Amino acid sequence: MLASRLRITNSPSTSLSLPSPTHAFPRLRTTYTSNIASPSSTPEDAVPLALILNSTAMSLPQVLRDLEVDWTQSLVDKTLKRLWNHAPKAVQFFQALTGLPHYTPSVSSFDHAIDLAARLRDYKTAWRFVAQMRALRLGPTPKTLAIIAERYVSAGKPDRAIQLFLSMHKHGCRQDLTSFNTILDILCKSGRVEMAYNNLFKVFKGRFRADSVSYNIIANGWCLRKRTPRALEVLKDMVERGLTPSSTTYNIMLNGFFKSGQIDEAWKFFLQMKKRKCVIDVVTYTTLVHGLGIAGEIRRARNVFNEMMRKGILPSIATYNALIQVMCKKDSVDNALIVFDDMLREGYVPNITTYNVVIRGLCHSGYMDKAMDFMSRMHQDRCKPNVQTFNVVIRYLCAAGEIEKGLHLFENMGSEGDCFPNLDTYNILINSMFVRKKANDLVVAGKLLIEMIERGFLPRRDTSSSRHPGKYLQCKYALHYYYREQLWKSKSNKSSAIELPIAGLRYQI
DNA sequence: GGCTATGTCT
Repeated sequence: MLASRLRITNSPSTSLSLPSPTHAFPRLRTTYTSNIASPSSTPEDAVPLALILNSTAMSLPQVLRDLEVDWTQSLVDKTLKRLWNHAPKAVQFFQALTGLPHYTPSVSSFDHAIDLAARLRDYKTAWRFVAQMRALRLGPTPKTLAIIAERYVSAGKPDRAIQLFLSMHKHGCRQDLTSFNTILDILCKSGRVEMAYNNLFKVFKGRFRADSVSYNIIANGWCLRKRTPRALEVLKDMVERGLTPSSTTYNIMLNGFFKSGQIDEAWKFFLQMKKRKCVIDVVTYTTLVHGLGIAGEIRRARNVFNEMMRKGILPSIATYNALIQVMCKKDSVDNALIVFDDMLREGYVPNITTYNVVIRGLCHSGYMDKAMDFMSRMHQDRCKPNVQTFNVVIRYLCAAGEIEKGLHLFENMGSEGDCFPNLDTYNILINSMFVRKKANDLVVAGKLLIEMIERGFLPRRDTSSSRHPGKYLQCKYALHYYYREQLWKSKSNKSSAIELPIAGLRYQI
């Protein structure tokens, strides 16, 4: 009884009716539902989620008032996290929640809500939350502002992020070395190391007393852009200023050489590290195993792994994951599975990354059934398939022409109520429908597109069209087919224009 | 999903 109450439809608002292959692949169905549907989350967490998803912006405040739920900080945070790929709904939920008479959000809930709104590029709402926070004297904290800055940067507005940093004091936050390092890191991680270096680091390194962390951030920024000579210059500069490079610094350089394809330099650098008695830690070894393996040097990667064991440095899960991944990519999935079993024998518990790597390897070798087995096996290790897991399997199913199986998995993603498709998922499915173009495929693509947009995944027009020239046109076609079908279905309805259920868009037929 | 730096996944 509970189970049926908890069942959440994939699309409450658009009533998506995808082809439902109920009897086409019983195997898939049993593996999937029997094992994955055992909820590890408590019913108390799941009930509100279903009600939230099925309510409208109008009805939500009343729904929340009627619910006799103690909205603790952790429950609110958890709910917002689970609605991560349902961002408009999550923001609606938080807004309705703040309207409840006896509820005061916590700092972390505000941060989550601000992150969600900013991710939707709804900066007005994000800043309104900040104002509420301030009125309650809860913030904004430096972390809150870092969240907004990061969203500005990923939306292509790094200047606004820098402005935000420079005007932190206006929001009641003090600028210090930590916030300086944070903004540098945000810019570097988005690939804007030039900006971080020229506009901030060079100008303010004296004022904030840049430390070895600041230098490491910039060096890593150059490494991410495959500019290892620049990274080395930063190291030189660092030493000249009397700062000692740490093992982190060396690990950053080592990884930079591998990322830039400079395998020989990486190896020489590692030998230098040994010669100069630098600390060689588990991160160093993991970097080597991964870097050598990706370069196709599987034997050397294994040797390094063995050397690590000999020296008494215990591999971490990340080390095993790196080895398993490179075995999958450059050796064989069967050998990767041997490593997986070794790992279990040593008493390690695989994490979600381990499973995603193994499942990807199995899919890549065409062992789809075995991949499904691993997907259900995850529960033994208190892991649940996440959106990445689903995306990998759906991608390979679609590539193999098994689009119905892909759609079936897609429909079942939310069966536990907390794994929702993201932009990648929709792109995979919509693209494969456009490749196949079977009757009805474009209609389904159109429905998916609308659902995608309603869930807050709106690729920016300029980025999507410049990177994939056909993309925008494709979207228009998909919508066209969808609405043509709608029109045909409702012939009695004489209107020739249909309002799209998306703010600000109107589609004429 | 976290928040000041490095390794595994997307």
